[in-house]
Amino acid sequence: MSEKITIYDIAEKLNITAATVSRALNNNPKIKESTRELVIKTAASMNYKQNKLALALKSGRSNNIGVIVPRIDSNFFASVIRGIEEELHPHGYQVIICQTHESPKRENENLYTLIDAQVDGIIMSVTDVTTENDGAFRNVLEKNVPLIFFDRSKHIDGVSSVTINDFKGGYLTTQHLINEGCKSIAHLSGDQSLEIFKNRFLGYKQALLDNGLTFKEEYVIPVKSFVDAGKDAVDVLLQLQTPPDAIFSSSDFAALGAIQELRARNISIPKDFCVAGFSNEPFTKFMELSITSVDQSPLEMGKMSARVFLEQVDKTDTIKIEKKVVLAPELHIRKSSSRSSS
Amino acid sequence: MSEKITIYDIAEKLNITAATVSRALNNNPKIKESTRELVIKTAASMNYKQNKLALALKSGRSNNIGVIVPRIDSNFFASVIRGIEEELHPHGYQVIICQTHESPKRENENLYTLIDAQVDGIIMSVTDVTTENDGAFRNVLEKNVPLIFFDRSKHIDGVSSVTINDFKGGYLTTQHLINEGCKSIAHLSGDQSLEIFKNRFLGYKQALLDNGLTFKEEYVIPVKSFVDAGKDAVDVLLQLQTPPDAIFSSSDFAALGAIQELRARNISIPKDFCVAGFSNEPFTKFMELSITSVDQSPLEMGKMSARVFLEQVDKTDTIKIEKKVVLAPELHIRKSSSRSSS
DNA sequence: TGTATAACCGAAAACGTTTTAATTATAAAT
DNA sequence: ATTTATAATTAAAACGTTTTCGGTTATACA
Repeated sequence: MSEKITIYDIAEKLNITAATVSRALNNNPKIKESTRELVIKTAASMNYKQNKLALALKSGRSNNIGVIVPRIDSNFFASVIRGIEEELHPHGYQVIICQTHESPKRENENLYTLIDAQVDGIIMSVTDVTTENDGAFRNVLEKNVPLIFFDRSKHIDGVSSVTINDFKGGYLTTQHLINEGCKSIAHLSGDQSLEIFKNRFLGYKQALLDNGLTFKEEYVIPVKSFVDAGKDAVDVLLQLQTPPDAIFSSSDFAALGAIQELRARNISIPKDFCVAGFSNEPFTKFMELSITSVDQSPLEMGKMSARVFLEQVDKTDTIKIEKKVVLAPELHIRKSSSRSSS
Repeated sequence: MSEKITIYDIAEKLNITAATVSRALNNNPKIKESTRELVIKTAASMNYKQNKLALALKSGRSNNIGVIVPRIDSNFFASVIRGIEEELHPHGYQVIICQTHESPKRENENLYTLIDAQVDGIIMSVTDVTTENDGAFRNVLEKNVPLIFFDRSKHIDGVSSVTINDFKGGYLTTQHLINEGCKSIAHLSGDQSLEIFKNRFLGYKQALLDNGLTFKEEYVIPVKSFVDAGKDAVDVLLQLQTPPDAIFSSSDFAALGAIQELRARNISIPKDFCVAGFSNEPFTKFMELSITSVDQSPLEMGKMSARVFLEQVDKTDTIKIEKKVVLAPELHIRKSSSRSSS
């Protein structure tokens, strides 16, 4: 249909050379003002559009940035991606998304694929830190492509990260539960090989100790981030000789499951049992019995990650600046743990 | 750091020409088996990676596909995108995401930007059908880039779409409310210039008529998809001479707001008032008073859109095949409208 | 008038592929 | 031994830019 028109076409029309056209369009100062205007005008009249692929090949920059997340259909990750997109869009970057589904193999693949596609940077939340897939990461660093971790990070020299203070999140929540009068607080923990879960746990533990409460290993239940996992955890906890009177869950979904199971057993919340979650998923505030949770400000996290990327992308220095941004967690106290107001 | 190595490097090493290398790597049958193996082996040993940008320039195909949505941080859109990504990933496509934030201007921009970036196709949910931005769409069609609408569609010749049967969704839900004994059913409607909302409304209306109930204009309240909009709507409805005894909302969020407002007024749900929503947002099934809602199978919708794209992308015919896929809505009956079980 | 300098523009290479057309090597047929 | 057919490879163009390096032309200065 509409023929592709190139700088050669417009050069031919004006009896000048393509180089001049290119320079004129790029505001190169070595071009006479009159010809620049002429070029720009006829370019517009011919409906010229720069071929981004040619530019990409020539410059080696694709103007794409890759984002790798476990999955996109979670409110947290979707919000982070939204933040990234909104921050980068004005700078002309397009966002390419990849999912790992928590599979290290997929994570590896995605890393290689993105490098192959010559993205200008990669922003990601790590799926797994235990398996040895350093090859893929080393490949990224060797290619000098800026790499930024968000939320789930990994210790690699020269790699920046944007996270929240999970320790503080765990500490604040536990302290809050203690303030509400809870004496024996259990913890539903995600995979502690991931730092975020490790730190939430450590914050929880420290708050207990700082308040003179004893830490019990049996109160820490490993869970996946599913509703049913929360139910099962309650089942286990209530069979202990001294069952707890509160739960701090590192997952909102598990917290929800715990609440459902507690109510099924006619245990009154928050009167006899308090529950708090983590992530501030939308449903936590929609429930009739709204759920206390820690907000991770995902939108801000995305924007911040994007900003860190922008800082690094044009640094010609081979010296890598390693920037660690730590956002403050925000505890949203709701009915599931508010004894004072109920 | 690691030098970029090209097919010229490996050609030089083997004393052959780059063309042969290219053909060998692409399994061109005109290459002797022995040399092909040799080329592949040394390519691997030299850690050769094909330059995708060069390939893109040469072939005119970027292997990227653009997805335009109002926003990404909604469960529905995120799930659709997940479906698209999962279906297209095995075919080597990368997914580029753009948001419009319901702004026709942004929608236009995104369309032009994606075409500029020479994506191989565009899958989108239309933001606005009233404003005249046909230029951007015409531009897409002229460039012969496959365009697929999902959910929110627009009538353009030669453009395929994947939607659900919104009429049926509205009809089923309304019929269900009638079956539960509701006599006067109100409807919270989204912007009816969008077909999805128009059709949900028409399904609602038809179900009323088919059951001998009178349709009242005053029972139809326009709402945005926010919780507060649902509250306001209830406020209006209860001030009517004959208030309704049920609500079919085209938005789960508005349905939630309605429920909150009804309970605040001590109206018992579902005994005295039934409520049903649309979209099957995750929170609808998490609530203690779970909310009846229509599932749009977003994952399937995304996968289907991707499949339609794949069908079209390699058609060399200039004849456009216009494919209209209509998925079946699935009514999830829950507590907010189940009198039988409560 | 001659020279130096700056301003402006052109020629051609470069980015790394694929592909058309031409050429050589090999085998088969006469 | 010579032609013919075919298989395998090469040479070069093409995709659409940007950019290095020169080359004019004009201007300024002596």
